[in-house]
Amino acid sequence: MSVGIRHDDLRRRNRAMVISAVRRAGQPSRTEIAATTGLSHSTISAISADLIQEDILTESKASEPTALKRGRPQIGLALNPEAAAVLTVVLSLNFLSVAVIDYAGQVVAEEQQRLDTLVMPRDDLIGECMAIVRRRLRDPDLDVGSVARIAMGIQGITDSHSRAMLWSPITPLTDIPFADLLEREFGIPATMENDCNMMAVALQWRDPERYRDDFIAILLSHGIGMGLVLKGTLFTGTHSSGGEFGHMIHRPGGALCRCGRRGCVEAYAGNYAIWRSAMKMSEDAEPVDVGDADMRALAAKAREKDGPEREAYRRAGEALGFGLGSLFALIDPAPVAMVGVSAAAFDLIEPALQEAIAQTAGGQHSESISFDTEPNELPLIREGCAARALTFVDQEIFAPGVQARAGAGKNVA
Amino acid sequence: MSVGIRHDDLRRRNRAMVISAVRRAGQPSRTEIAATTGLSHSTISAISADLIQEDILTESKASEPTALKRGRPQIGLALNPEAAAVLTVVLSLNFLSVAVIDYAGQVVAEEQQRLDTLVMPRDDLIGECMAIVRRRLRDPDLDVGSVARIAMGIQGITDSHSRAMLWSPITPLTDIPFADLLEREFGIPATMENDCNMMAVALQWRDPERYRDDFIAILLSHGIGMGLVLKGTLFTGTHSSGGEFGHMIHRPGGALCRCGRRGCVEAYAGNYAIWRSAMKMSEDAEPVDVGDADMRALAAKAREKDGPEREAYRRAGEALGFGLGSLFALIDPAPVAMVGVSAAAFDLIEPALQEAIAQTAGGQHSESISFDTEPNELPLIREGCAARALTFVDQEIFAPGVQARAGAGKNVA
DNA sequence: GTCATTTTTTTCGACACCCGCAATAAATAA
DNA sequence: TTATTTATTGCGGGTGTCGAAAAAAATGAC
Repeated sequence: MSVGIRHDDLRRRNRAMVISAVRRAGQPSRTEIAATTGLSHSTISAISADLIQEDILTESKASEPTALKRGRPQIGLALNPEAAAVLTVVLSLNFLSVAVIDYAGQVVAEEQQRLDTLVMPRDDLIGECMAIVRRRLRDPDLDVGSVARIAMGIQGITDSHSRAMLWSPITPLTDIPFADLLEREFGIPATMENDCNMMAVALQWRDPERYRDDFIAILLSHGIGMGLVLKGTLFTGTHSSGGEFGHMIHRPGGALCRCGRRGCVEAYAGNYAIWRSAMKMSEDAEPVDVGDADMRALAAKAREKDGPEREAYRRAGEALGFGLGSLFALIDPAPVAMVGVSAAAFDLIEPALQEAIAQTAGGQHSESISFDTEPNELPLIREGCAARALTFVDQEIFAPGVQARAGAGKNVA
Repeated sequence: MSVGIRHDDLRRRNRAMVISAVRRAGQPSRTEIAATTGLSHSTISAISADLIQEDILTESKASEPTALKRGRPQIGLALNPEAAAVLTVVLSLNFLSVAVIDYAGQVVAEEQQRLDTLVMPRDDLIGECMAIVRRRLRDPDLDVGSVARIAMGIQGITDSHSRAMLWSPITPLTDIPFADLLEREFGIPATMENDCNMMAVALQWRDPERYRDDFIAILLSHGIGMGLVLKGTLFTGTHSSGGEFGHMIHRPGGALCRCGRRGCVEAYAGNYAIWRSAMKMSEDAEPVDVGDADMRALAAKAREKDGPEREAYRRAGEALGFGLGSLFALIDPAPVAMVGVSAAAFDLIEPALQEAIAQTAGGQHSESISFDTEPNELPLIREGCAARALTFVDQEIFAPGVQARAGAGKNVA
């Protein structure tokens, strides 16, 4: 509210808007862009001429056979894949993966690697991350100069400025400033993103119709995480990545959570909690990591016959339902995407979850609630990182403010 | 994201910004405005010349003795009180109040009235509201043409577009479209605002230093309500006024709440809940309305000696603490203002509240949490309504978009 | 008391941006 | 081949902001 609009900001913003219109719509014509943005044809024409001249956009002449209409055919505008590239790094439990993505959003190279994140010393963990990025950047097929942004995603809590990992379940290490480390090492601007936030960004990117203004992505895995989009924008906390849905209190003084506190939603619905309950262990038992295969076996057993396994999923559903109910009391109901290995067992979870929600204020607008499931979180996290990085390039590099272009990217001016 | 910036929007926005700078700063000089907005002196000069010419701003020459500096003295700019007026209506339990406020924010007239909201039929309730507004508008001292906006505040749930009361604890009636009724009756644009949201707006208006980006206003009264400001803007739900903190679940299946569900925070911390607990009534007992005087007596007794009264406040504090803890897990800790009659008993509530928060994820950044108390909610609600209405006039009437000025307000054009 | 200095505000010329309208381009239908 | 339709571009005009210089209004020094 406190800063005015300068004359030169105008072009910057409208440039950014044309780019974003092209990214969203695929191959829109100038006329379509003019219609969606409300700007005049002349303006769109001028801006797109600039962008084509700068090799950011290309004209994709012969696209579809739209020949059904009379009149001059529309010329589709597309993102030039070679305008820039971004690199994504996803670090999860015992697994590290990297991908290089062109400006049009296509994966052009990738590499994956297993590693023992839980026991690696600090320098080794950082070293492996740097090494895999370095290998990809040295790829002779890749023009290194075009890599304009690195986005790293990690399971755990990051700071609110997307610079550092503060805490993670995949390693006992804390406070690793990955973004700064990557920037210093490779001279490319980088960010450190939270896994659940990237899941939410990816859902919006994949299906902007379904996931538009308000929705929730919940990770059901070792821990319980959440990415929250409100009014079309990702919600992040003021101190940290925010949205620690898993640590809302389900039962004051209740079951022991991995975070050391008691009664969190996660202490009933995290993998370890379901396992603990199914094995009839005490609610005070120390949380242990349970493999995905074990969880799938557990779900199979729960489906087979009634017993402690089924009861464990029931209790998880109850905790999630009351948690969602409280959340919905605050932000109003919204579609929910359940992601992660326990999302594959959502059939076991859902009945108790629905029953619990119905007992809360969130149950009022239950027609606004829908559940999607997606068992595999890693592709979503990577897509989210790619979306983040590309959006940054769109806005900050190809539509920069007064301060001259940062100099990254081969096709820039 | 989808709409472009036109060339004429520029002036509109910068006009709005100059007005808002003057409203915030009191009597800033053109130079100060240029500094805070980042626009050039020439631009500020041109815009303020327009605004003065249109009688929206005035030059307040001889203000303070700033004669300590050399050079041409600054000329303060001030809002012209006669540029417009707004009217606020606050409807609360058994009480209706109206105020007329000039463009500079000063109350120029007010009227208050007792009425039995709990038992009034629909037509009577609406009729009394219309009548009191009509009386104020007929005041010969008031230029009716200058009343540019009506903002009505009510205890209860309103719709997300600020048009109607959906539900309220002060009346069994539901779904009264007050905003539309007022507009139709008086031909003045109107809104229907939620009480707790207005409390939050008022806090920001009163002390923008302390209540700036993120903070929470909680009403501790018959019910428990919340107004939430995130990243500097009021948070509202997608369906309703949002932020039903009082109906987050504290204990699944627990005490009976006024909303008919069980275990809500309000069922432990609302006036009726504290009363019920202090009187050793069952948690299933029907909620009853307790007068403010009775609540003050109860608090006095609790301060006097340990007993069921003190225990009741302790349990209220526990519920509020766990609720805040869950809230803070989602949005990160922020300053809290406790408002309402039970805020005067916050000394009895706070120990258990702090203890509970410490057991939650919200306890991590406890240094970010602070508590203010304000026992009287009505003045805050009125101020919030006034702020809302004046901001509307600033932005929509005195800095309108392409569509010509709406014609309200005598000094326009 | 006059003049230099300092600070604020206004004025003026230049430039950039967007818009509307007319012109041009490229297709189909007659 | 020509008329029609639709998309895109070119041009002139209007408006908004900026920077620099001028004007205004005070204080301080001699």
